[in-house]
Amino acid sequence: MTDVRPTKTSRRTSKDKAQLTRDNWLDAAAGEIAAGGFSNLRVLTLSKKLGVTRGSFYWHFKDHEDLVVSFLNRWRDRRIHELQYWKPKGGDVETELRQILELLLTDASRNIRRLQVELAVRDFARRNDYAADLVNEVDEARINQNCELYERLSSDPQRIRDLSLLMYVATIGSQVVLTGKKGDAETIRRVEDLMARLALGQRDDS
Amino acid sequence: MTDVRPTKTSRRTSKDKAQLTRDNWLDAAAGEIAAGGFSNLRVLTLSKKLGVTRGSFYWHFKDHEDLVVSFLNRWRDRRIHELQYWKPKGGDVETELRQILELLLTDASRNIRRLQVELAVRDFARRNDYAADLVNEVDEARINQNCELYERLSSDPQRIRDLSLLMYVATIGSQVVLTGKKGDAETIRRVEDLMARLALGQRDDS
DNA sequence: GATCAACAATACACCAGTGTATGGAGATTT
DNA sequence: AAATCTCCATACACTGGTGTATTGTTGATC
Repeated sequence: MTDVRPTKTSRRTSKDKAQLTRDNWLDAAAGEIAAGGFSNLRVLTLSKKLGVTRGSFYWHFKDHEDLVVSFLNRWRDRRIHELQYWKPKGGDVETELRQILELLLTDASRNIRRLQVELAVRDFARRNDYAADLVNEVDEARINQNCELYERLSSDPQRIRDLSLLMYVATIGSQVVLTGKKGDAETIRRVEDLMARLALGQRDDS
Repeated sequence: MTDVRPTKTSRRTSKDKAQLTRDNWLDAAAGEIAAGGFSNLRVLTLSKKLGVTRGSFYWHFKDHEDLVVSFLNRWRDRRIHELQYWKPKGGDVETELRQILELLLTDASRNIRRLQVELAVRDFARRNDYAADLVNEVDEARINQNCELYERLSSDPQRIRDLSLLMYVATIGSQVVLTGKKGDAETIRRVEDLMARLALGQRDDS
């Protein structure tokens, strides 16, 4: 499961005929996964897109599974790492809530490739235990992170956690259902607003 | 896209050596799709599981695509049809709301295979236009259906639709995130309760 | 400048899957 | 009972994919 090969910085030849690194392969893999899921991740097609033969791949990776596991590990690490940017900058509860929801919904829907990858990983996790563990890990970290915010909306620990969980699954559901549809941007904004209102307990003032 | 072949009732030979029907193949396909998604739907493995050779398959279906399209059509028809059972039986708003949420969350999480298929279809829809159209159709129908209920919680048509949409994406998100995890049953129940409270505008009374 | 290590090409064996053409057995019809 | 229809088996050609073994090629290093 761990990377055994030495991770030297990428070496480049004279005429900028780039030598591929492990990360280059993983980046290309992300494209394939975003486009067609993990079942679309082929060593052959990946090599073609990178303009090399499979000989290169099997130098960088032991086999197909090694590629998959390495990709999943990198994905997990990045998702955990980026959580530090989720910390609200301060302000009243409503501002912070709207900030975090904007991050989870509007911003996420703009980064289509990232979102496609996440949904692909989530789908793959339904039939791969290792992926399922990583997804759980990421979900847990995100939900815990947001609990900090919802502590200001309730005093019951259970209620805080449930609220954070509900908000989280609602954002995931929005991404699954709405992304890629016509008029999704405006719709997502309205859903985002409604979520904030309901969480804050604001009544229908229409 | 439409079924051209005659749909006779399944004929059985003397020794109960069952002759397969188109629906038998589609049922088996559902198993494969639930287990591994549409990319796991192979004519060969399907034939083996049914105890026949591929000769049978290619009599019932034109090709692999015919199987996929037929499956998707049947799925759509069934999802649209079952909507008639979503109509609440009457009662006050809270009762009806909790009934529909129980149907969408608790009941759905019990029917694992059905849920796996739905998630697989949804995933497949991200890279198949025809599937995407059907999923949209089903989503729209479900959301519209529930609008009847949320009309009793608001007078603004836009707000009604947004509320129905939000509740829907929250249930889908719950299914995506929670299904198959340990302790999911109790968690789903709590999320269900919280959703109802927020929709009804009940404050945190803990 | 010879050697070595990093990276890639080539060639091979192998397997799983699709689709098609044709044959065949059992039931059904005439 | 002969012809026909329905359903399945068999055999074939073909494609695309994996993994391995071997050989080149190019920079870096001594």
